[in-house]
Amino acid sequence: MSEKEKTFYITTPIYYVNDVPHIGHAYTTIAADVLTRWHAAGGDDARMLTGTDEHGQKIQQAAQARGMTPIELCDEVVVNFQRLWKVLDIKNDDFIRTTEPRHERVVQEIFRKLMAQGDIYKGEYEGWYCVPCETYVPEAQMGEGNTCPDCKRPLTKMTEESYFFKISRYQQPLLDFYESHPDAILPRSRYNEIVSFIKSGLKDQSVSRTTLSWGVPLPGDEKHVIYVWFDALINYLSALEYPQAGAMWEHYWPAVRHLVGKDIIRFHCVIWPAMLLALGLNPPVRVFAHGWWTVEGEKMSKSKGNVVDPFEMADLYGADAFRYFLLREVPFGNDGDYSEAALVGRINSDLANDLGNLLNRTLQMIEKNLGGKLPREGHPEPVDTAIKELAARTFEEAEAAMERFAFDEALKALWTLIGAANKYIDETMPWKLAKDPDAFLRLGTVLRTLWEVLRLEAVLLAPFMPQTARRIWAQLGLDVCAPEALVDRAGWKWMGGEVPDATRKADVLFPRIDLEVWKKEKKERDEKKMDASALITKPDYDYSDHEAEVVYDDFKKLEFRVARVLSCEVVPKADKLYKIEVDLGYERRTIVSGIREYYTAESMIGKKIVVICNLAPRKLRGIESHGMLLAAEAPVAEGTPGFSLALLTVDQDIPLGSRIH
RNA sequence: CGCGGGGUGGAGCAGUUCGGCAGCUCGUCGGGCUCAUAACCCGAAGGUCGCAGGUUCAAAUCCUGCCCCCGCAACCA
Repeated sequence: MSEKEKTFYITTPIYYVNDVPHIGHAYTTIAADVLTRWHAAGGDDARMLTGTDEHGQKIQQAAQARGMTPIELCDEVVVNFQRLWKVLDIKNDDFIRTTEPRHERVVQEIFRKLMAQGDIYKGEYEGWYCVPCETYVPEAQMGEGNTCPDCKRPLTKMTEESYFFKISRYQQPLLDFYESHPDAILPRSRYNEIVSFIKSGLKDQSVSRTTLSWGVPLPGDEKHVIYVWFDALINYLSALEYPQAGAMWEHYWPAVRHLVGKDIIRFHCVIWPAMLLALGLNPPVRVFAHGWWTVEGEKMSKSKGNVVDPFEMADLYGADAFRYFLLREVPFGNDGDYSEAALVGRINSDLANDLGNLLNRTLQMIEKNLGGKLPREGHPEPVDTAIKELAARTFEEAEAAMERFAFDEALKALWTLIGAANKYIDETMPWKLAKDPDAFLRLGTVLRTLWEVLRLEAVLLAPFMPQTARRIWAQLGLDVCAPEALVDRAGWKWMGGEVPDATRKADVLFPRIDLEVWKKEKKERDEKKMDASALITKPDYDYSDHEAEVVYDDFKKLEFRVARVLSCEVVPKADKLYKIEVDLGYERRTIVSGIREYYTAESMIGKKIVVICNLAPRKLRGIESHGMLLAAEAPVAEGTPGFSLALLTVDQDIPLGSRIH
């Protein structure tokens, strides 16, 4: 192995600072932590970085809404992440915030360099702009008739001065790189996805904005700020003090392992490597894209109210159990489903029954039969040799699995050994040996063998479950030994190293969770959450979306009238649309409306409703909609699907076409 | 023909890159053991691997067509 291969710079993405930390953040970060601890314990040079992304329009707006400066808001919310990493036992070596001077400085330096060498040029950005939202909308996201997907208002085509990154120049170099480094992107399917994306052609990317101010100022042109993705990706280098001579980056680059969610691989596998090539640096040796979690079979979303709170999980079940579950349940790279019931199942069967009970029964036998004194190994019999060999294989298998980021397989290997040890007890029957005075030496051998297995388990488990490993260690009596023995996997030997005189008192590692009790408590928790979310204003619903004051003359321009629904039919190839014929008394109209999830077609027919009839016609899914129905919309209280909707009607019989003032 | 993920014993999943006896966990049933957290160990039942066709000595795996589910996108004047 070369020097470089023993060096690991392991990163998570920097998280958007205003997000509430959820299971996805926890997942990536736990994986990075385990990987880092694993390599560090194996004697490798491993460094872990995480942090927060703090620039951009949303922060600016959120801060404004709360009457704060953006940095005040960032300072307040960044703590949510920092606290979580503490709770989850994350041992990151650094935590970078994109608002720190050490980062902003590097962003500007890189920008200047790329500008000087012609990789960034000044050009014209032409795009569709939503003035109220102050944002450009990519054509792919535009609504029908060039409208804003958020506020539905018409977009204006705008041209503004912008700086561009000449990524087109790196199309071929990127393809060459990936051809010669097929392991640079894992899993394989993501590699294929990226390669075919690059082959389809890369367009130069705009890297500056003039429409917002909360960002890194563009050097030499203060009207602009550097666009967030350019800013954000650079954190991986700025945290290594790039480009200072003799700084960490020279050592750790490109020995980097970027762990990312599958949604952001294009940034990490196309734009970022291109930027690095432009800087004369090698692309990352590996980007691993992991999958996403659903929750109880459903997509996680705020409006469903099913967002898993990692703080709560760690509090209820312990950080170690949570860490174990996330990495054991699903192969890294696949999508998975999170359910508390599955977590409890893992705790009971894997942690309590298999591991905890093995430790417990072993220690109690050592204590009862040998007074806690740790015996020496006697003449090994075939059963002993077999488990010793399995232990050696477990070590190798776990190592190989971790090399491939296959956390689940590494853990499976550890549990195979645990199962074998439980079986070994059954086969050797130490409780019988204990009754036979002639078998005293044999008993010692058996118990010592078990003790060794547990010691190995603690060593290999430590990166995954640091607290648990330490507790096992203490019970085995090893806490009296040199502290480095706790983590030094490199120096681990069967029957080797420092050995304590005696074990400690056996203590239950993971108490079994009584399912009946658990179900009851879970139900109570859920009910409490529902109550809370019913009381508190729904987080998704913005009651502050007040419009500017208008004069009566403006209001007068809108023509509302009473109409009757004559017919209502489903618009093909659309999920939400109805094609509705209405009778206004003086004429008939076709209106297309997105209310299918709230009203059945039959229930619509005959309804007396309110229509704006002088709204400019618009085509929706090819059908001309001539007007709009009025309806009230609000979030559903119970946390089940997003919104509820109610059509406006008139409360007395009144002729069709009556004007509404 | 918008993009992507998926359909494998009762449940949840691995295996598909590179074809070679269909595997794991939980659950069920039967047995063993009594050191241990009613835990542990052994055995059994249970699968046309979504459907149809093709290639092959051999297909869950490769090819073609189709069906269904889930995200995203689109759509909500």
